[in-house]
Amino acid sequence: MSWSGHGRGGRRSYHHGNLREALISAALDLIAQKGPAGFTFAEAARQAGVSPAAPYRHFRDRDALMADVARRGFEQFEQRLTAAWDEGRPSPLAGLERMGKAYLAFAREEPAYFSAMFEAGLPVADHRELHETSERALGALRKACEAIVAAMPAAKRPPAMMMALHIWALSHGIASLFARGDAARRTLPMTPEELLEAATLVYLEGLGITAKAGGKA
Amino acid sequence: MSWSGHGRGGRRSYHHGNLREALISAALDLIAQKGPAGFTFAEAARQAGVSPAAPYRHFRDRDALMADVARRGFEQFEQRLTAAWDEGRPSPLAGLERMGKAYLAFAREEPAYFSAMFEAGLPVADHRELHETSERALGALRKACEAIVAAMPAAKRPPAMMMALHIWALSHGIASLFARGDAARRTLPMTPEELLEAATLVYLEGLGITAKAGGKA
DNA sequence: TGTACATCAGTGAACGCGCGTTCACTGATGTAC
DNA sequence: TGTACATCAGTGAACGCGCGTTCACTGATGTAC
Repeated sequence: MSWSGHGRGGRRSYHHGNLREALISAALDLIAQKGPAGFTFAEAARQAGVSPAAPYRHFRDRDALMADVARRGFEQFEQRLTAAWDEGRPSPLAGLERMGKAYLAFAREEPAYFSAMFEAGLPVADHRELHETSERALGALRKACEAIVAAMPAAKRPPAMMMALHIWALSHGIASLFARGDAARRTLPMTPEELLEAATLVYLEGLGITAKAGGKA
Repeated sequence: MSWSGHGRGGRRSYHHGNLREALISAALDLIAQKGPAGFTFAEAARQAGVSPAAPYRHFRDRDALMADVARRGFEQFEQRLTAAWDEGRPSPLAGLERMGKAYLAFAREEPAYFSAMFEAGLPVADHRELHETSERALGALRKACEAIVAAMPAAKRPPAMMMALHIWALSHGIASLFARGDAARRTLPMTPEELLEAATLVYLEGLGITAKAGGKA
């Protein structure tokens, strides 16, 4: 918490004290404004009020910063999904529906994270930490599907992993096409939330799960 | 067909004769290699063997070229989807399944078009022609859904438009996450085609359509 | 408690680069007569 | 069939710009004693 002297209105001292965070936050600003390609190291430095050489003390290069933004994005994403799931209370289906809404809300409210995570062209498989964090986000979804599947008669249970991938793809498709908070989103005769909820209900029906019965538990 | 003298091996003449097409094709190359942001006007000109000022005779600016690439992408996309549908022969469900495969194949085989269409951040709504072309691509999908819905008992018919949007989102999600022909795709314990087919079958089942009955027609 | 010193986190100037865009120009093409 | 001329589609040089990156440097911080 030592801000090292760059008080509210005053001139900050020689050391920024919080540059790493300031660069991340500048990157988020820039990505949100101009897309993942519109963020530059130089501009991020400028926005943090620091010389163009300073960022190199904290990140090897532009890609390293971008990867860190994506990693943080996946972390927040996982947290939001997990919070929405809320251990499947009062019912797994209610939890799943909240997760879907959380997915769309994330895409809408955090377009910069969303871009960095899914559209920056980062080779996720190459960054070990990034890959693990993103797997954890999917894990939250799989956990929910496992809970729903577990409530079904054993003979009729679909593979939870497959179900999680289906729900993920559906949510991601709707988020990408209709919910993203930038210029690329399309118009729609209903809200993305309604569209996703309807699709999910049909899908669950197809698995033999009716909303009313709460997973036939 | 007048190539105006830039024969196979020879030095081309003063006039390129086909520059517009050459620029488009260079753009596709560059986008496929480095993503939508990695394409520059200058580099496209260089690749076409032409001075950096020449492209301005054919496109107002970089964005105009990008928009034209996206428009052509949507056109090809629509053609592929329509061809895959093949008027719903031998059955609407078989046609729908082929369309799903065509969606994934397009994302895999034409990553440059796919990027330009969905990830370049182009304000689709602003380019009238681009918007119309993209609507036509969705139209192909809606037509298929209408045929499937029409084969159902009138009382049980879901809105075809909603169904088309669901299928679109599902296909798009799987294409974006798992099938795209670039570094961003993820690994998966099955092929994207299998994943999409399974999801579609569950979804259709949820609508009361069983594959065996061919839409209960 | 004070001091010497190592380390850290910045500076600022400089570099080479490729980009988008403009400009006056010119070679090639097509057409009217 | 030939010629004059308008139009088209290129050239190539130049511009200002911002980027990424490097370098020797220096002010601030933390720590051993």
